Amino acid sequence: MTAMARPYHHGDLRAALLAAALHAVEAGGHATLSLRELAQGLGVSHAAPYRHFPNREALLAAVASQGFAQLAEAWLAAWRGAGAAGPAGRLRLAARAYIGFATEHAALFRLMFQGPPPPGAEAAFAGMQATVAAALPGAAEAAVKTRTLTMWSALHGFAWLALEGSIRPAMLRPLPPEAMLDAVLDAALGPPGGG
Amino acid sequence: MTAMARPYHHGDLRAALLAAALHAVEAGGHATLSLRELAQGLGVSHAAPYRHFPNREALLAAVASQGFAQLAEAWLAAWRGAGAAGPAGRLRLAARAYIGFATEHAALFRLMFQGPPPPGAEAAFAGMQATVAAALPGAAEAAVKTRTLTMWSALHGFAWLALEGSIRPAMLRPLPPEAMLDAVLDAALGPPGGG
DNA sequence: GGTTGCAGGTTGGCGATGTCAACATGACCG
DNA sequence: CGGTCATGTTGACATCGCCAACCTGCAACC
Repeated sequence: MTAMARPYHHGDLRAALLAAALHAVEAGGHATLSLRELAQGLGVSHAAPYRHFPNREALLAAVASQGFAQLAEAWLAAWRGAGAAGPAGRLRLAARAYIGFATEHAALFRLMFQGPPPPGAEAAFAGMQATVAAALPGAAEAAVKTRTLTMWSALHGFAWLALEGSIRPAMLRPLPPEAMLDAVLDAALGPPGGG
Repeated sequence: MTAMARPYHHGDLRAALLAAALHAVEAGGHATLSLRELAQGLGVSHAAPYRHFPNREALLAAVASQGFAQLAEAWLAAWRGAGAAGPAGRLRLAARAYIGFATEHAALFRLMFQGPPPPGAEAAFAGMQATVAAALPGAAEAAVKTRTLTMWSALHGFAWLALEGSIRPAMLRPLPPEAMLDAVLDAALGPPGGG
């Protein structure tokens, strides 16, 4: 046999399921994801997924967890890559990355913030908090925490509302669409010059 | 007959379905709502709901629409009832009402902001915008709109994150839990003294 | 090296669900 | 009084999540 036709054991079904689930979520949203369809797509029986995830919800939680890792990475990457922009500018670029992630991975983002936060969510918050701390040198930890909270709330609210269409550029007419994002960033981070 | 045992026609099945669906959502979340169960609870056959709603999604959208009406009413009622608090104070109380609605009707709130905004969502935004305008006398309409947008984003983001547990008071320790809400209100509306 | 244990597959089936097609009923209107 | 049509009903289909019972083959052990 040049390539094993169909080995009884898949090899790494768990990882394959996760990847396929992530793909399915990004393609069609988590609501339409079907375990049976997933299994069939991987050439495996309809009950095989239950050997790796206790139920559908657990698989989705694992996908969401992956999403939080990606989101944290996007945030930190933008922040790290913007070292020359100054403390406030770096945060601003990271914030743009947050909104960018939400719009580019809308379905995944929706899944992530639905239901109890999966493992990884708290770490993402901690990562954001670290970058906020860098922008507020000498600030008390309490101040950093509340600042992170208010920033995250503003960014997340805007991302979510824009994602679902609750906020549309048309509602802000005659302002240009980009004005929405700028206004939110100003409000979330303080105006470009401020701290 | 003192009371018709089971008339062939229900009378107002549409309204009954809506009320029952609202109740079911508030009780168990929209994910577990079943049309068949709903129908059975109303003493009607399992396909009867399809005479009034094309599908499950449409029924949920109608429930969400009702929710937006309630939310707008809660906002406006708080604002109206706080006439003596001054422009900024009124907005602050309305904002508290928004958060209050979100936490008291968590499941309904989740449904409302999931999927495309149902009819009524835009009217709710317009209502909020009117109250913001009253707090910014003489401001250009564009300024009012962006202010409403940033305020809503901050409030909504906090409400959602708190609702789902992404933000927990423990994460802000050692700050007291109420500090979270106050900080968000300050950020969303400007500090208590400001405009 | 044969045996055996167990993770990781399979088959089959149950109960429930959303949705549709075909039919029944009865209120209202001419 | 007869017909029409909105509104309910019955029955069925495909699909789904999940479970129980069984099978396979790698690996570890005497």
